[in-house]
Amino acid sequence: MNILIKEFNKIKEFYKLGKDVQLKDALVLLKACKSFDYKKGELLLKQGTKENNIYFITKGLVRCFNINEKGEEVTFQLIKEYQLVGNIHFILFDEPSKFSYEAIENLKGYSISYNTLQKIVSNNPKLESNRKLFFRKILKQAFGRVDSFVLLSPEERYEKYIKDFPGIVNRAPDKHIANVLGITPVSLSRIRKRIASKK
Amino acid sequence: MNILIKEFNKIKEFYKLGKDVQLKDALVLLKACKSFDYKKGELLLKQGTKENNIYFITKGLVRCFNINEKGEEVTFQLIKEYQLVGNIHFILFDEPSKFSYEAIENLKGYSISYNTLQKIVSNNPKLESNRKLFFRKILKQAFGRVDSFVLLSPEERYEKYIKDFPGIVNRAPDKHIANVLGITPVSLSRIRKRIASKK
DNA sequence: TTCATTAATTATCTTTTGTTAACACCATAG
DNA sequence: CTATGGTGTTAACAAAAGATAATTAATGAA
Repeated sequence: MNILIKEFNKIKEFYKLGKDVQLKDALVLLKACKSFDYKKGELLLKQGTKENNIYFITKGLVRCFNINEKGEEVTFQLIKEYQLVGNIHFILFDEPSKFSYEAIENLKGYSISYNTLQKIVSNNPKLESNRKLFFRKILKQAFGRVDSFVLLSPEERYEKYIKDFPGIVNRAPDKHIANVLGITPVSLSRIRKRIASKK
Repeated sequence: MNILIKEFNKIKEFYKLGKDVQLKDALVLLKACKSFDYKKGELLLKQGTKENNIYFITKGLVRCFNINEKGEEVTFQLIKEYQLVGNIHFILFDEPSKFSYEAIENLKGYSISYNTLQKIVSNNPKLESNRKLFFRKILKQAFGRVDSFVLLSPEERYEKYIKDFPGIVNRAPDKHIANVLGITPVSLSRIRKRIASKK
């Protein structure tokens, strides 16, 4: 129980939830979740499926990647603690997932099916009214990323990334980081060198 | 009135609104709007402000751009008929706008203040429940764009753009298109030439 | 129509990136 | 301990992109 309160406060902070969302509202939700454990290397969601589990990560790192026509894996995003993993293409657009989600560290967290989540949230006005805060968070991230592609060079984009997501760079292989930034691993290595030589 | 019905059907189609949204619901909203007219070159919203008008474009083209520290204008997006122009940074994130919005063709459409919109929508369950469809549309576009930066080369990105937004390329100056694609106008010109020589 | 502006293309040169491959480093299994 | 596979760095070359400037094309105002 104490653990749940701790998690709840972090969630509230991360998603900037309104003050009117109380622990008791959140508990309804948390009680419907089951805790999960994934080992490094395991898949949470698979590209092409319409799975609808939502995973809330409390420990570990998840890699979201796409396998393209050439069979190459391209990492789209890295997801860390207190963020949600969900089949966004299915949930939002009713399409099969464009991505697979893989644990690249041992994972802990809570999961719930989207259907159950839906029911609980729509029966609880306070949760319902805070639903949009989650959407905002996702939208803001997506906008910020487009921004960084349009307005910044790869080098600036890398520097913004390590600022916006401190620590991630040390937890994930460079080839994944490179994908996220839209460049090759070799290029990332050179950018690193260039930045280092400037200081 | 006939015009309103026509507009309504296009909106419904564009945003994939549910069948349960009837004209009478939409009319409540449309009646609260006033029609507007902007001449080419005029600004709808200005960077740095917290203006909260929403503009629904029925004719014309809008350029969304950022003025960076060097004083350069960088076009972020081009917005055409049946799309909304709004101060997304203010409305979603309560921040001053990062962008200005300029008519690059003579414009026609309907506008409403976000506050009024809010009131009407939250008093009408059918409108309320369709609000998320608008968000989905925006989210889908943002995701698709990040996709195209991570997964595609500039050349492929250009080809995707002319496929996803047919006609726009012929209505906006190349320098704006280039910005949207995250490349320079010179580079766009070369990409064009390269593509042409392949056929 | 003409003139003045603005935009698009082309050319040149520099910088950066992509590609491929070699090499070094590290972890881990045997 | 060595062997193996995966990962990061470096090198060498080709391809593409950025920057700048000159030329050509298009646009709009007088």
